[in-house]
Amino acid sequence: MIPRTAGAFPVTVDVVALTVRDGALHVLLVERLLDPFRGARALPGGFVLPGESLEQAATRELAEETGVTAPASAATGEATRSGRATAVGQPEWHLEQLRTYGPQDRDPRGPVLSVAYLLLAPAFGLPEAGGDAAAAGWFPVPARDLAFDHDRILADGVERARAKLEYSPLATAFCHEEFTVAELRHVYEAVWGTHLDARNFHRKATGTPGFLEPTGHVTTDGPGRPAELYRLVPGVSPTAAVLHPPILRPAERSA
Amino acid sequence: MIPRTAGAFPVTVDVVALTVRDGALHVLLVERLLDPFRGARALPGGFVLPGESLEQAATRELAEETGVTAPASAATGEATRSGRATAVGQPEWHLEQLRTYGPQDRDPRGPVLSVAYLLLAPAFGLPEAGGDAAAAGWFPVPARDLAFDHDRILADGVERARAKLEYSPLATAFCHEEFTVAELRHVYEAVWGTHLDARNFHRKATGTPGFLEPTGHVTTDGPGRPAELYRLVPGVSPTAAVLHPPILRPAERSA
DNA sequence: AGTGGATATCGTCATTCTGACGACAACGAA
DNA sequence: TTCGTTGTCGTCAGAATGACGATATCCACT
Repeated sequence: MIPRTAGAFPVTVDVVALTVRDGALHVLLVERLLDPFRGARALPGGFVLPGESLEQAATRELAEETGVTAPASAATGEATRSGRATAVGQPEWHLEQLRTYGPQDRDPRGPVLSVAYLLLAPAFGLPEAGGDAAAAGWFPVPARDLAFDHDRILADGVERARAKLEYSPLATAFCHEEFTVAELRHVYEAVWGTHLDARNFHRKATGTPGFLEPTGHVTTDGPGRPAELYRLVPGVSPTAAVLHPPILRPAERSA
Repeated sequence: MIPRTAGAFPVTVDVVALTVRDGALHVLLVERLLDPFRGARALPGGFVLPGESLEQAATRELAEETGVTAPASAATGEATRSGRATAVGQPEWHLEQLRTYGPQDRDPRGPVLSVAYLLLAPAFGLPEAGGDAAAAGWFPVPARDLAFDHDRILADGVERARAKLEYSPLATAFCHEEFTVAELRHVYEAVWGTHLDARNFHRKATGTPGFLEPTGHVTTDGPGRPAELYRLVPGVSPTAAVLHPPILRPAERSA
């Protein structure tokens, strides 16, 4: 019933996993153990297996190559096959499809379709290297000279994240469930590479309806006055919901 | 070199072609001539052939199923194989990838990957039905009971278009090269389903830097005072560029 | 020619939002 | 107690917004 002239293509998933560490945006990269591009750094990813969904393949490859396993709430369908322990302090993440890169001229082995995913997570430590997790690590963005067309995929992922911070609550995906306004501001500053006025940001973030909700808790450690803890308003999707008015990147005001 | 466990999937492209006709948003649909879903309406689309890029497949399927051919400037790579004449008065369009729909549970024939594209164009007449162009036509959005998961793909495409109008010059993709401020406003009103104040919209549209550029021409037909003609500032991509501040949907102000 | 309808464009004004920045609050360290 | 640090609230001028009046310039009709 499917026409014989139709092509059948190998399909890979590649994951652009971003986090904010030490005030800067980082991406999760692995060192390739096999040709092509052996020894080069690349986005974690691999071939979709028969019967899998794209999201299942993305989480499976992430687990196999980096040891990072999905939190229970984000796991879709079957349990991951990796028996590795969950990464330290990694309670939740946000996974969304980025875009698909055409079958031609991107893999020396022939036509391969790649569906890229964007994963945003709070900073967490990686499991000890070894086993499947060969030389996985966080690298500052921008990273260069990645395998395949991963330079472009990474750039697309970073640009998606930058744009979405403006008009969605996606920045909270980089924070743990409870966070301070300053932590949220550091996310914006790291992703955009700009400086934001702490007082105006506080007013804007706490004043935007449908964004932040105080938990009643306060921080206890660190210097200075303790900060109130907030969470994303329950029921609000980090992707779909829209911030009105948006939080605009300051640099673009002069464009 | 590609692992034997990797699956190979048939890949289709589906095109959500939107335009504004008679003040309302319309989508280009075809009637399926073959099973599955024979007789049902569906988005134009079909299988990617070996050697094709995704965009090539999208424009080819569009030409085969609806007779609509790409303008010269938008044609990517090889010429379309359809010898059909170009659609009446259809000078340019905007084509961008929407998203990819996973291989499972969306085609009764088995796992099929579908890469959806979003096409925005000024209103234009369709070629006479016949040949490949079987019962292609414009239908008001929302359309219901489409084949496969095309209801969802259409909804995703419409939502993408609605969101992008706010912070990008994408609305100009629904207009011809030269257009009036009122025509541009009608696009926003049709896509968003809202009413916009003509005077405030004029001030906002003409006052936003990097958006509109007067051509010096004026309209000559129709009742009322002739309107000045504008074009999108040359060099500005309808997708990538960002409007600051954005043009926000009025209904959401109360959210 | 004159009038009226229709559409385009400009102007006004109160309200809200934004960016810059001062002031104070609440902690730990010296 | 004093000081440095960080968080939170206020103030104020300028910009942006929404509502809407006023004027410009066409066509159709008398």
